[in-house]
Amino acid sequence: MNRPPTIKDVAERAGVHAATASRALNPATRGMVNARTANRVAEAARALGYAPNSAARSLRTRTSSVAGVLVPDLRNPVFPPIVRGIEDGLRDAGYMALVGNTDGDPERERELVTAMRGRQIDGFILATSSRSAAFAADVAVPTVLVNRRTDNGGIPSVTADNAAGIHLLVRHLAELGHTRLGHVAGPRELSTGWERYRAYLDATASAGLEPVVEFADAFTETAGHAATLRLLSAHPELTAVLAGNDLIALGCYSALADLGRTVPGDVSVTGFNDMPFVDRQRPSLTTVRIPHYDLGREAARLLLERIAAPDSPAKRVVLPVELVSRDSTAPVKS
Amino acid sequence: MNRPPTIKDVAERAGVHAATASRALNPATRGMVNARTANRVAEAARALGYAPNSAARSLRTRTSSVAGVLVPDLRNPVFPPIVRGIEDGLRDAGYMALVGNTDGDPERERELVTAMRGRQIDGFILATSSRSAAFAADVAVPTVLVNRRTDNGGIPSVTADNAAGIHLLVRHLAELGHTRLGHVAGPRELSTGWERYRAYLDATASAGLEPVVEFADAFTETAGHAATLRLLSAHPELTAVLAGNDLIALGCYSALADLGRTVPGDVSVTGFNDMPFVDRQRPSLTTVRIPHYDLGREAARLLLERIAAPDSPAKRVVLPVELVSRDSTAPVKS
DNA sequence: TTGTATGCGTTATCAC
DNA sequence: GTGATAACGCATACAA
Repeated sequence: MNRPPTIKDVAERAGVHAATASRALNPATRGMVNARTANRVAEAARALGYAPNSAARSLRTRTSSVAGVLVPDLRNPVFPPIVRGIEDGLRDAGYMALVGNTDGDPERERELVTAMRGRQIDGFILATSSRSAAFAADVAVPTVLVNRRTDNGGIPSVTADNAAGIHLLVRHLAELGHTRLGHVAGPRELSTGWERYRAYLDATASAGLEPVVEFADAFTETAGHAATLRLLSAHPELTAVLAGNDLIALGCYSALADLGRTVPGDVSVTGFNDMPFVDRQRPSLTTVRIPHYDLGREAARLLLERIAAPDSPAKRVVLPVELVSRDSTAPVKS
Repeated sequence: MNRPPTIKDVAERAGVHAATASRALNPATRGMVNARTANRVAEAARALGYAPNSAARSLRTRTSSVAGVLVPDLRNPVFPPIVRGIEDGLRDAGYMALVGNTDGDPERERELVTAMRGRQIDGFILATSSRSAAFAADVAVPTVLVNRRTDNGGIPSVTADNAAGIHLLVRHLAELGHTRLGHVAGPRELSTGWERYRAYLDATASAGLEPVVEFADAFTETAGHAATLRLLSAHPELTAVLAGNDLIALGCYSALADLGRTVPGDVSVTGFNDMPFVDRQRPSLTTVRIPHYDLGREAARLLLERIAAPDSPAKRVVLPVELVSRDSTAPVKS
């Protein structure tokens, strides 16, 4: 229970000065020191179970090898694989992740950003709303957006190809004979909601179909339920509904059940994300698979790149998606 | 993009010495300083957007207000709500969470523990296997176990009442007329697996039933599938299967389907955890609900307590559980 | 009540 | 190639 060994202890044991021990232990400066003494130092460090005090190092070097990761809520099944990917990606470079939940509340978000900055983090990975992102960019800490992006593209981002996904879904439904497709869109304020909405307008336009849209207040089942009821009371003729994401799609399921319409008998439903267990819903959900884990890993890579070269141009990585056809879509009733 | 303000800047602006500013800003020492100067300092700090440099503070005080949180894999749906609860619980006290995934690999776990210790964390919350816990306890950093515990009770822990849950399930099945109950247990090495297994033996014994057990290699659907096949090939007479957790129960579903047995028509199945979306499986799963979020919050509370008083006796908190009866259990066929 | 002095452990800069 | 020294920003024991 006595104090952990310091570099001074290591140096003493190896019969060198602390500065030399520091150089010997740091891979980047190892070259400056005689190979034999370097070995002696390494040996001493191992014998003592020496681990550098990161607070001291951090104070001196102004880096911490810690990244701040902000998500709205870890309980949203989209985020765990992303965060896991981030963690794995960071770890390879000796970085760790400080994780915070914002509940989408800008106030809370700002608090967290401030608190994390105070903790000398080297960068941010944000999976939160776009307004906050702008704020974080403000703070001059390397920042990467994951699964979200800002309109102007000033901040590096990693997203799934939302537009391609929507086009795949529209084509899929068109091939099943549907011509009256509604869209229960996610919130306009979130880039995912917005991009999918825009893509829906595009895709229906180029297919010569009439767009019919209702916005959900949030990417939740409850909001999806409410929006679907609004959509179908105004447009009972719809035979297919594209939901803004899987949770909204589950809301569609229950809303349609309330209305006495069957899925996919009366109405086909599609989701977005292919989150865990939607393959086991009743009916199993036709959706677009986005590579959550890879999104996270790529975001980590981008952040590390950014930390290494803060003034490099902001990359925007878009990862491919894939249509997953299941039981919630069927040919239109004649 | 210039350097963030230091306490010296604040002091200068307030026309006092840095030491006074430090005292004024620290709630614990605020009493030592004149209220008016304290206000002046606070004002200056606000104006400058001052945030204390945690590396410096940490170096000086040997505390970091950061806790290490280790889980096997965040993608396992049990953990996100726990981690969220931890985060919320820590935040109230100004703490943040450094999150790491171990994949249940003791090697990786040790690496993470070492790395986090090097980062001056103030404590650990472990949701990982028990052997590692013993190791972590070794390192003389305050540690709390969540959803796991060690046999000897030397480490504070927060768990759900596994025994009570199993008894509820056995009684439920007995009331439905089942007398041939099998158990697909989780790994013996994990306290959850072990405790539920022991409770199953207890509960069947006191009901005068014959225990029939098969161990799954892991708390996964795949392992549950395999173990269920073994169990039923040895004991085709079973009319009910208690799975070690929900994922294993999903493995039971698919294994029973492979064997041409229906759920709950031929065999009733129960899970444990009530993880998200098992209410929407086909059939919806009868299971035991454990308070994941509260488990995390309570663990955070316990850790903070422990940090404040490291030599206090190790509490073991057991949270109540609740039977959730759904469609995967039905009266036994006559 | 406030100011002065010192040290936490590390690394960068200088001198040898 | 190595040693001496200073500085990172903060908090505290001591002096005033």
